[in-house]
Amino acid sequence: MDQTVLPTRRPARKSGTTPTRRHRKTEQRRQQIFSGALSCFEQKGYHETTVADIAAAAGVSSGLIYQYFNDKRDLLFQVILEILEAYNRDVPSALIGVKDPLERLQAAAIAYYKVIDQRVQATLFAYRESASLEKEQIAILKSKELQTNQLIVDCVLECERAGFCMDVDPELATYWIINSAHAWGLKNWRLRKVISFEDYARKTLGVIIRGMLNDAGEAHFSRHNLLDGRPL
Amino acid sequence: MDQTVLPTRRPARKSGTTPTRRHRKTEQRRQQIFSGALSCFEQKGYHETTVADIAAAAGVSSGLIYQYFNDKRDLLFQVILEILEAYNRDVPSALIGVKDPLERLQAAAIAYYKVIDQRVQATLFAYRESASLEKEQIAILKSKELQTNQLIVDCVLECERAGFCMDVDPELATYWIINSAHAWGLKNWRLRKVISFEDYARKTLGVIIRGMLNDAGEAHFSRHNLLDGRPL
Amino acid sequence: MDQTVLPTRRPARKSGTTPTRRHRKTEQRRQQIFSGALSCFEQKGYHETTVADIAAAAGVSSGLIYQYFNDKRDLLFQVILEILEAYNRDVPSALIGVKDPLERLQAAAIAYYKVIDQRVQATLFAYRESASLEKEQIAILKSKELQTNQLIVDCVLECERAGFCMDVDPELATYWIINSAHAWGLKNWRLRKVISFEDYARKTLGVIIRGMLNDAGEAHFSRHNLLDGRPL
Amino acid sequence: MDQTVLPTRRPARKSGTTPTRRHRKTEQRRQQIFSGALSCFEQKGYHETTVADIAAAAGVSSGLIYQYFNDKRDLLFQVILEILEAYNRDVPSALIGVKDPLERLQAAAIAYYKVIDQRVQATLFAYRESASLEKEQIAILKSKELQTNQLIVDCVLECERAGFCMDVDPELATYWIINSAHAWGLKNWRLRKVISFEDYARKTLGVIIRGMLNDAGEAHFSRHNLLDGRPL
DNA sequence: AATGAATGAGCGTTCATTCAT
DNA sequence: AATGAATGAACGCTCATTCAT
Repeated sequence: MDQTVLPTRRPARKSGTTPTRRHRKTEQRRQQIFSGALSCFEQKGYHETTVADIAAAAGVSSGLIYQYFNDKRDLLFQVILEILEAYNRDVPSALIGVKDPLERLQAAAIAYYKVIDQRVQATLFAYRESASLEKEQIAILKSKELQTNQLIVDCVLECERAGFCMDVDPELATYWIINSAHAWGLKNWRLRKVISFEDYARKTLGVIIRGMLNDAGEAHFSRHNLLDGRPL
Repeated sequence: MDQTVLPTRRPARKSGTTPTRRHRKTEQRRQQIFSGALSCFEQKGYHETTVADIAAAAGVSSGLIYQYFNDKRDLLFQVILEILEAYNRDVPSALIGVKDPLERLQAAAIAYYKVIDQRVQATLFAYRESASLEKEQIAILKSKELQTNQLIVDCVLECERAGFCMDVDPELATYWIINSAHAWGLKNWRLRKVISFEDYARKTLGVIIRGMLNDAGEAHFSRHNLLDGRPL
Repeated sequence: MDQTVLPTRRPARKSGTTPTRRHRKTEQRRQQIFSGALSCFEQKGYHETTVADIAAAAGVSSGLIYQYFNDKRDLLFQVILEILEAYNRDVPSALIGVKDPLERLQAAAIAYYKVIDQRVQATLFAYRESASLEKEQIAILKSKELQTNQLIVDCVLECERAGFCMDVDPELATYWIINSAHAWGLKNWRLRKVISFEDYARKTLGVIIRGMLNDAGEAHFSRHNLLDGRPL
Repeated sequence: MDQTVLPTRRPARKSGTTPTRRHRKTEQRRQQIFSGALSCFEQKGYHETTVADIAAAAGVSSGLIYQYFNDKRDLLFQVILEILEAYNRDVPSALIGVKDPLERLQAAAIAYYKVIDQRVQATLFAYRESASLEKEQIAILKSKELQTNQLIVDCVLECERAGFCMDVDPELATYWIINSAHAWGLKNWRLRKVISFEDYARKTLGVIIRGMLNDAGEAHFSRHNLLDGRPL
């Protein structure tokens, strides 16, 4: 699926040096530009950032950018895509080895919270600027987002199957988790003055998870609580 | 407080007609331009909207806009400010005549949810574009937001004082409510496909409010529940 | 037909001063820019001319050009169109009052030659740069050209009907005239060193017209010769 | 003369392989690039063609082009020069073995027509793009053109010396031929719909040649007519 | 008060040319 | 000899803002 997602022009590697070496250099350049763009976009926003800014931040000439990305828009798209993909990467890796359904749900939620916390700026930025993309690109981002959501939906479904849940729509429950995580990013300017990340996560996830559980779930939760009594 | 908020140039009324009549006409013009701007901004975003677009939408010449607003930025600022003020207006009016603390909290939350639902586009827009303002203007918006939040914080405090609450930070609880309302706007593209507004409000607010209450609160809530069993 | 030809954005004249006055000023501005463009294009060619060059030549700012023309291409199109239209204007006016078919043919041909001679640079330019237009625009120019050709074709047909002609395709004969006129423009760099315009026209048209006539035509031509024995 | 014509940088052959082999390979590379350029220029015009286009069409890297040609302009110059030289090559070879002056003139004219017909695109292109060259280069092209013209002028002079001609300037008569040939290229978009190449040549050259001949010439022509009654 | 013609700085993008490999 | 990544000057075009009317 990801392959269809990237219409970005990449320099064809043909010959000369070993493909790998060339590819490595190429990939490194791409990364340079990418990072420059991310940093500029986060600091000043998409529209306020000029291509020259990005070039300067990346330490390349402005022309070179167009050998790695189609245009400024494409760069924005790739950057936001990468942010969303980070979510997609971190959640599954947090589930490895976790067996208990309720623990899996907590682990997934905590992982999601953590990505947001690590990249508050990026999250803010993704929220704001994705509107500047083309409809087609936005659709891709949305589907990417749903893909990540599904990781959590699946955990909720496991809990349901285990008989832990009240009658709650799994996607709605997932949105409770996701939106509360996003809120940490979106309202970070205020929340971080009121509460620490850990406390925010503990308390907010606590309410949400308890809000989904039935008595059996509650009982199970009291023995499989990843939120309290230890560092996240 | 609002006075400090408006550095907008307003046309000096000189003479000729009565101040009131002139003022009325002036205010109407201002409103025209304002509405044109709001509509353009919502549809196309701040950067994609040109001053000429606004002029056309408002049915005035582009030059005239500068007699009512300092510049395009100022127009954006005023528009976002107005959106936030709508929140500020609707919540208190929903509390009129409601006495019970828990009912007041619910009424405030429902009112807040409703404003968001009525102006999903505007909410989205305010989230996205406020970053384009100057730091000073952003600070004003943030304080305006806190002002609204305080309306809800106060309700939470009343509930605490009434002995209904577990040990929850009132501002955190308020953010649970507010963020879940905003989420309805921000993720409306998906949520409206999954759930109706009423159900979203009922279920989400239900979890949040139950999450704050102690046993006494729960007991009281069962008799003072505004969320279930009737239209919001 | 000409109306369909002009997708150029013209400033809407609405009110303020009398429409006529405004229109006059507008038309004058348009003319200013137009002339600046023509002069630049003739001197340096389309691609070598920058919009800034045109603005400077016209004595306006570069931005203003875009209020009168869609883009640089459009300006090129309009300029070439005007050149072709000059042909279209001058030929018919040369035919007014001329009755004899053979005289009409000569008058038309001479008129055509003269327009070319008066605007050698423009002719050269039109030949060179029309390739830079869009296919659609080129089609319009070609049809405009055929329209002018038809003026001469009609004269040839009149001569045929009068029984003056050998069996010659009228459009081919027309092209002999037109191409020889264009040749005066295209090879002007050399021809003007070899022969005067008048002599070129007399001799070249002489051969062409005699080449089309039968004996009756020849006899008639000896009494209705506009080429020899007087200034063209 | 041609030597002065070529300021193009040619790769210095240094050592290693035999000069001849190296030269052969070198010449082949040059040809590759040249053909790529010609094809691109014909299809898209000089300005629309990028050096990368040429490199791709030639199957070489863009950098290599600069080892065989000074710059893009030089490539244009060489290409147009080659087109003109084709005229210069084909006309003399058509005269070999033809003795009769009037036949030689016809043979030369027909040969000229044929080169044009074979390379209509190239002719169009040469007309359009030579303006993009430097004055010095244009002068060279003009002299090359006059050189070709002279081949025909000489034939006309032979006819005059043989007593076949009316009092016509030989260079003018030559231009009649040449321009009518060029016209086949320039107006090919229309003429080919109206008439076949053979008919165009027969009829047009017929008029021109008859237009130059006196009675003696006419009589001779009726016995030495290469235009009618056989394929050209 | 109202207009809208006019400005011009500023941006995204292209592409001929160079040069390290 | 050959590559193609890298450069950066240059251009077309937009649009917020001004100001004469």
